[in-house]
Amino acid sequence: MGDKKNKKSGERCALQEILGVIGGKWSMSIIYALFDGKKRFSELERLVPNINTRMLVKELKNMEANGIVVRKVFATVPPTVEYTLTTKGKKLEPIINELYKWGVEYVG
Amino acid sequence: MGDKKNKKSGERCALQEILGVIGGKWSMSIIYALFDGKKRFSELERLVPNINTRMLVKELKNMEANGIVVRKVFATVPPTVEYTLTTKGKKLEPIINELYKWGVEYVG
DNA sequence: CCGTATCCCTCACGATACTG
DNA sequence: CAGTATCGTGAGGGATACGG
Repeated sequence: MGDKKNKKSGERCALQEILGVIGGKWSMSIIYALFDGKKRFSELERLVPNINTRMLVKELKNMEANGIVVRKVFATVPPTVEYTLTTKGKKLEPIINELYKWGVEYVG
Repeated sequence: MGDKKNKKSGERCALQEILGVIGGKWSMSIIYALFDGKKRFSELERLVPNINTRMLVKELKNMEANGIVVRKVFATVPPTVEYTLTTKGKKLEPIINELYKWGVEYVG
């Protein structure tokens, strides 16, 4: 695996690529939780109810690979890891907030 | 399930519900295609590259059930069906456009 | 604490022949 | 033209024991 920017006979449109980045089941919830600042791994596990370890790790790695979050490790005992949004990630804030408002008004 | 407490990050359910409505692989692309007016079924099949009949039908039904699109049938031979966005659906336009711009800037 | 490593399984999606 | 019916696949996701 690695870069899959291959365009086959059919071109994937931008919207679908975006979903590949933030369309995961938990991505937006994680990003949302990071809007008010850095969070430790265990904090995210609490802040995003019902998520499990494997998925949290997976989504965070995906987001890190896509430049949405930054992972900072502190060589403490026990280990400390902090996640923060990048500039790129922060730019999603108004969008996700609007989406959220839309959902509150129409879905829930 | 009936968790109505509005804690700081306890709103995560809403985001997941929203994804249930417009988080499908093709939903946003279809909505996007409908931004510039009504489209017939076959038009959508052409406008949304690589989608297949089953998925287009499925997403459209889902969206109709969620009040995002309206389906109008004309008793012609051969049949004519037009899909349009509802007010609720149109309100997604700025959001999806912003998301699209975000993606163009950062993903593609 | 912060993850990794497994196992398992559902269901979302794909392809396509067929129909009113 | 606008769908329906059917079969098949794998990737996405859940649970949890284990390791540094």
